[in-house]
Amino acid sequence: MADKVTIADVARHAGVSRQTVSNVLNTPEVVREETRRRVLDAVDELGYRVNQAARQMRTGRSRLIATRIEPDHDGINGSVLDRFLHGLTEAAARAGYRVLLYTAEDDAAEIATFEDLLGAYEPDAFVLTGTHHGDIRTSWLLDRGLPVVTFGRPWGVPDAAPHAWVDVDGAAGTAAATRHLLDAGHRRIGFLGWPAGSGVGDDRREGWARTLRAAGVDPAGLDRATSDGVDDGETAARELLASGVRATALVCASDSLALGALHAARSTDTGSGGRAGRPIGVIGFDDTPVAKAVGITSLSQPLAEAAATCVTLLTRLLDGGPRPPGSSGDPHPHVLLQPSLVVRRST
Amino acid sequence: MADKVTIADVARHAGVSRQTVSNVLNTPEVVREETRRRVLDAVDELGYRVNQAARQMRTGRSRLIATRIEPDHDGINGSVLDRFLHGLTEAAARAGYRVLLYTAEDDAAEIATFEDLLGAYEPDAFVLTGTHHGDIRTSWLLDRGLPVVTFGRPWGVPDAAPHAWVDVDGAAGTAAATRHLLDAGHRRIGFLGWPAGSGVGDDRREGWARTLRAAGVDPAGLDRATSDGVDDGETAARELLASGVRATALVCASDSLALGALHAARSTDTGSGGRAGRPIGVIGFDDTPVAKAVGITSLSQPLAEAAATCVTLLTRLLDGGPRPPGSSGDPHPHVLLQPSLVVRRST
DNA sequence: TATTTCTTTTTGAACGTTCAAACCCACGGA
DNA sequence: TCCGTGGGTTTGAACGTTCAAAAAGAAATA
Repeated sequence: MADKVTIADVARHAGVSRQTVSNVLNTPEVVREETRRRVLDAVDELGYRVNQAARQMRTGRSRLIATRIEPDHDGINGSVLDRFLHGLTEAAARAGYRVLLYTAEDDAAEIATFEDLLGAYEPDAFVLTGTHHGDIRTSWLLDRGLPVVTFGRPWGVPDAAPHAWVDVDGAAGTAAATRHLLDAGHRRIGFLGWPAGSGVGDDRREGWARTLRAAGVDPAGLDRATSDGVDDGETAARELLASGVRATALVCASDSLALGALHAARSTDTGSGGRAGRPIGVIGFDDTPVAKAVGITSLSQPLAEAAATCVTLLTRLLDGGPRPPGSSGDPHPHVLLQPSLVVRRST
Repeated sequence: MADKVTIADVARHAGVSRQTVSNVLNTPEVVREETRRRVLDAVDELGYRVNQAARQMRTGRSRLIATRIEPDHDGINGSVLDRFLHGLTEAAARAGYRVLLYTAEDDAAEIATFEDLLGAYEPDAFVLTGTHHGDIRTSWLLDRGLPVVTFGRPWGVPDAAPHAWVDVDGAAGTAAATRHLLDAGHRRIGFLGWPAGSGVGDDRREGWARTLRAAGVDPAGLDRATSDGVDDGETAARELLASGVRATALVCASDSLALGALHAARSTDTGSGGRAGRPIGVIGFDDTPVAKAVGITSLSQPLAEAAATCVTLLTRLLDGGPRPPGSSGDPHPHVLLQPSLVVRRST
């Protein structure tokens, strides 16, 4: 409160100039050993801390990473991004950055927020989540030469990755889930997912279909698409189970759908359709608290690792100097992490 | 990217001085109508946005609110603070503030982070969550005259509230839960909570005990204390149900405990102890996605409203001018919100 | 007309930092 | 002795804003 120690105070205390103090802090190798120690002692003694605003004004770097916090729609899947956010905050802090939050209803509103933030707080970088086909947010940022890392692939973009990204291999996840069910003796394994067109959803469906085919099972007719939600999942699962394909297990694109599927499965198991002997296997995605509580086998995303990787890529971007808007050609790094299957009662 | 419009650009474009532009933005009433419009037009046309860093350097206000994001221990109760955080971000944005995140392992680490943040980013205010007895964080901030609002009462502080706070009336919540069970015909209603000493836990227990007494039931022996967690809850609930008190329903301090209680209740219902006819009623706290998924009746906290209220109190603090460290005497505002009971299958 | 008063606008300085360039000094070579 | 070199340090300026005070106009009063 009373203090507010500036670089000038430190300089005076150590008997050097402002700039020498600045050098000690930013480019220590340029300063003589003995001077450096003297300055560092003064820094400690006075409890000096660099003023970010002043530094930012001069350097243009804010050491702020902006990211969005979103409302969890059905409350089940929301926890995924919250855990990511926690990891991001920690990883950013380790790298000397802080996380600045914003909310936005849709892509257009988010871009408006970009403009706002860039004018006012000038975040050094953006971490975007929930990438999708035709995502206008990334291109908006990239056009302006702003550092971006997305948690989520650039879906639907032709060939080379246009920016740095981190993602979790959804197809590998559902493939592992399907294999797990095959190993348990299931053959007619269904898939409960979202309508085609969502990158994440298509990817997860693909992993299931591929694995089933490799096992000699034709996936045709074994999948259903619906919007995400417990009730939607239950309805779709019930319809699938009641159809002629006689599925004995379901791989789901989310824990919400899986919970719905489980409800449908229970009523089917004891009801008319299913063979009474064996319960219908259900596997979800995201390993949310709900899956854990209800005992649903699910795919766990390494969210802390994903967040840490985002920060690593970001610091690499930021240290590598700013890239002019048009200059593509340098390969944008990307990392694909593997989810892991957490086996519970539902399989 | 190319732009970076400054106040000088706007001034030139509108044919006035820097200061006039600044006045239009900050104290419009001091500027002549016609000039004001001219300046505002220039602002629009050039897409000017005030540079927060420069403003902060001059005024000392960052328009940043710092708050902590914490790891969700068992993943169930974590969602509560996440929803609060979302509300806080939205409310802050409406009031012209942004939320800056940090993490900290414990109170001491959090205070170290305060020092860090204050030196570097100079947040205008702090929103603290998870207040508890002997909370050193609030006093640290208050001693330095920093604006604080806590989401959570100042537990264990003698009389007048030493700072502004917002909280949800836990006792009223468990009282409502208990009444609900009494209305349904239960008499021997147990309580599953945390060890005495936690403000929140004691408060919730108190609401249950008070209501039970008012209905002429002695709560003695009907409650159990354990650490928060599904397994802990199950163990404690099983022990309580197996004891001589023959509880027919349980009010729980959290959804984690409630889930555990539900597991215990199910095995007891069909097992030896319970009367087979009627299932044991269970009520949780926080209305988490898990409670919804499993069908546990639970108490829902108005988190968005709590967050909005925090921001309201904060802006009042910040506009009311800075308070010198020692100056108590002005009443610190506080708001106690009511939770609402969401009735589900478990009762 | 000169003086005062009030409203509106402008000017200079300052916030705390870092960049760029200048400076100082010891040293080695001509 | 003089000059060049280079490591180490200092000086002046600048980032974009707002505060405080000065200045300029306009209106009212003497």
